[in-house]
Amino acid sequence: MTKTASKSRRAQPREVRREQLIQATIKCIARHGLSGVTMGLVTREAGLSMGIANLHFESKEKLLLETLTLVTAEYAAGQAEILSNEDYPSTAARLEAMLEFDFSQTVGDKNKLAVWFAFLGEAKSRPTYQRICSRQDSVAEEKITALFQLALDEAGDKTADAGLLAAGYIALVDGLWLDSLVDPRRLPWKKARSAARQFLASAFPQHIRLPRKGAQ
Amino acid sequence: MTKTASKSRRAQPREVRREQLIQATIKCIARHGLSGVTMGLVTREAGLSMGIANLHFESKEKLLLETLTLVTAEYAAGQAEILSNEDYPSTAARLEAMLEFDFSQTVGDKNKLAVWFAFLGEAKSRPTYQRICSRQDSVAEEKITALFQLALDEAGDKTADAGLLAAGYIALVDGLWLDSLVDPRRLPWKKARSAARQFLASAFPQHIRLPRKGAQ
DNA sequence: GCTCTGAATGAATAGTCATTCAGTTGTTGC
DNA sequence: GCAACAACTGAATGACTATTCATTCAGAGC
Repeated sequence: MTKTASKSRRAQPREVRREQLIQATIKCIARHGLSGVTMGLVTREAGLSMGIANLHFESKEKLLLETLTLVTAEYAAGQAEILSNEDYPSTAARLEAMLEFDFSQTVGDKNKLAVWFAFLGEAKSRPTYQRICSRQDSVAEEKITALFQLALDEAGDKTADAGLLAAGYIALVDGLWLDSLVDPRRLPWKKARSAARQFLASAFPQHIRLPRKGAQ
Repeated sequence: MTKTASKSRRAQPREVRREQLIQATIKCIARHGLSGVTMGLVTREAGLSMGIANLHFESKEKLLLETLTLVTAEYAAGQAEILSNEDYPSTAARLEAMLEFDFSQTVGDKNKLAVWFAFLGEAKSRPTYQRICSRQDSVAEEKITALFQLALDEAGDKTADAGLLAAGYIALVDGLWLDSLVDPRRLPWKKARSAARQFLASAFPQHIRLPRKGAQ
């Protein structure tokens, strides 16, 4: 369990220890839930001593907040990369890229998703979590809306509402992640991806192909 | 805060007290989060004394489990009612009914949704929660799949996959609830309903009408 | 080799909270 | 009215855990 215990006593620069502790926190939240993490568990997982977390972060609360911030920032960065990049050859290609990203190996990291949803579950009662969690911030939603609007225009679709489709897509992705995390047997990761693709295919039939029928 | 404190000392049958405590628990989870509920908060909210919860439920854990069970059972009952009822005049009517139900006033109760997601956030690390939370159990998913398949057949659609659409719809609803709960300003309840309708309209254009464009 | 610095340790502290139970109060049957 | 009973109370208990801080110790500079 306790990793790299060998060098643990060796002094390390602040950033190394902080990273080490945040990674341990992610694992602990995934394993024991948000209400189950204790400083003892985290520091043991990191192979360090009790007091260390309060030395590098002021308190448990701050350690948790920085952990959440790291997880959300990673996703936001990857998403922004795609939504801001002007170099895609077509609208279809950008839609594909977004889909691939949302169901990529990196984003699908069970531990990080578990952290994300653990905080979301508490978000309603904790304004601080709520603020950090609102990754579906205006900017991303607006950009997805713009992308969808472009696709609708290209297809000559004048009836569908890009804003609603964007809100739906964002929620769909959240929901698929959640369902897949809670019960991977009922909803395997690949099936989640196919379901998202099916959604895009229904809304943008000229841009996105249907997944093969019966593909799991 | 403390309700009906007047009669609190009056002895009440077991079931009355249990219901009273579960309702108090729902409020407390919504207000303080799952990791923030204490027996003290719950019993004070119910206007009763500390020990009462351990008298009627054996432990805090059991009180929480029964609270979760109640919330999920309510939803499951309402959903089963619609999915099993044979009396709808058309497939479209049944689709409409499902949609209306999923975004009805009762289901949209903020407190109960908060309870639902609070437990879901911990579900990954607690098999017991996981089992109870899996309301998207095989039965419901199968029935929705059958309903969707019927709609596809009626429309002569041979390309879309009813199973994927069902998984998508279930996830979409979860996601919309969650997003609306976390930030109701960004996603008001009505917009969530419209987004779900937009999803169904894309998948079943012959059965479901689009929401009015720009409807919030 | 010797000293100094500050990262790291972990036992001790202080606080919180679930659970218990001896006692209190209302209710029921006679 | 009076037991006998059951529901209820809340101070006390014990378990757990975040945080502190006196002490230890690795490595840098001389």
